Amino acid sequence: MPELPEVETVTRQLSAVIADKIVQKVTVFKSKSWVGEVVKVEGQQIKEVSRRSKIIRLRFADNLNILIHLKMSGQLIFVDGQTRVGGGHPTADWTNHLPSKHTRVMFKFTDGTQLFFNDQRIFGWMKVMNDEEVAQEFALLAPDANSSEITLPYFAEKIAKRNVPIKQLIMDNQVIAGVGNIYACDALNLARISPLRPAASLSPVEQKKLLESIQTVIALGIQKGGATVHGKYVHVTGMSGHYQEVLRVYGRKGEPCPNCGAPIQKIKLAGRGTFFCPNCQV
DNA sequence: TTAACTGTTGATAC
DNA sequence: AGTATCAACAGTTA
Repeated sequence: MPELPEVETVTRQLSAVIADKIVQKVTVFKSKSWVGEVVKVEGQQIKEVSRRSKIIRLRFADNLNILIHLKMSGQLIFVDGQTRVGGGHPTADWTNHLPSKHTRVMFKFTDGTQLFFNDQRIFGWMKVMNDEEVAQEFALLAPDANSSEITLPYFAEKIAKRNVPIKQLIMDNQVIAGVGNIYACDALNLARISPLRPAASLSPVEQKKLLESIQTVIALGIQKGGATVHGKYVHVTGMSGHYQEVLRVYGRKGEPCPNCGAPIQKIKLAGRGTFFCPNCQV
């Protein structure tokens, strides 16, 4: 999916265009993509759009919310017929032909604007929840990677006694929330730490360097509007992000390491494609 | 053609 | 508990 920076970008853009709008009609094309009763949200006004980890929250009045997880291939595309967010025009023609065959849920607002939830792989979801259910869902998560709650003592304690490879741990939402495969690979390269290292083997200096590196790449990802890698993740306008232009190692097998110039290697770790520099990431 | 790959994360089994 | 594997799905790439 979209990892924290991508979801943060979508959340900010969405907030700018759909806050205060009133849902007129929700059309569910794929029942698996929607959990809850459509009638609960029809006629309701969106009060706030926010994000926790990789989950987007649409908050309505009266104890009503929709949580959205984009998983691997979800997109939220806002269309108002003429102008689009940021005044830009979507690069892809498909934004002019919505709903598409990948549109799973469609919102129509009372002012005639529309929001499309497209999700090729159908892993993503939208769930209608009350405030308590939202709180329960969020309580399962560690603090967000870009939150001040992730302190060095917290991080060090979380990874101290674990034998799993460090990359696996920094992608664990119960350890630090929002870091996925792309930013995990890049953070480890920036910290010059091998993804294979058992978490407990990191020295205090390495723990500090890794946490700072995670915070750095996540912040850069947000600043760049997220990474559009295989045309999957896009902004609510259909436009691409820019982090893919500054990727350190992710997807760059054979290319020179930004630290030392040695060729980047790709391995499989815990079932996930993992890019790193075997020369300087030790 | 077939197999393996893909940005997530849950359920399951040891 | 901590860890490893697989499944959910559809499409692309080797």
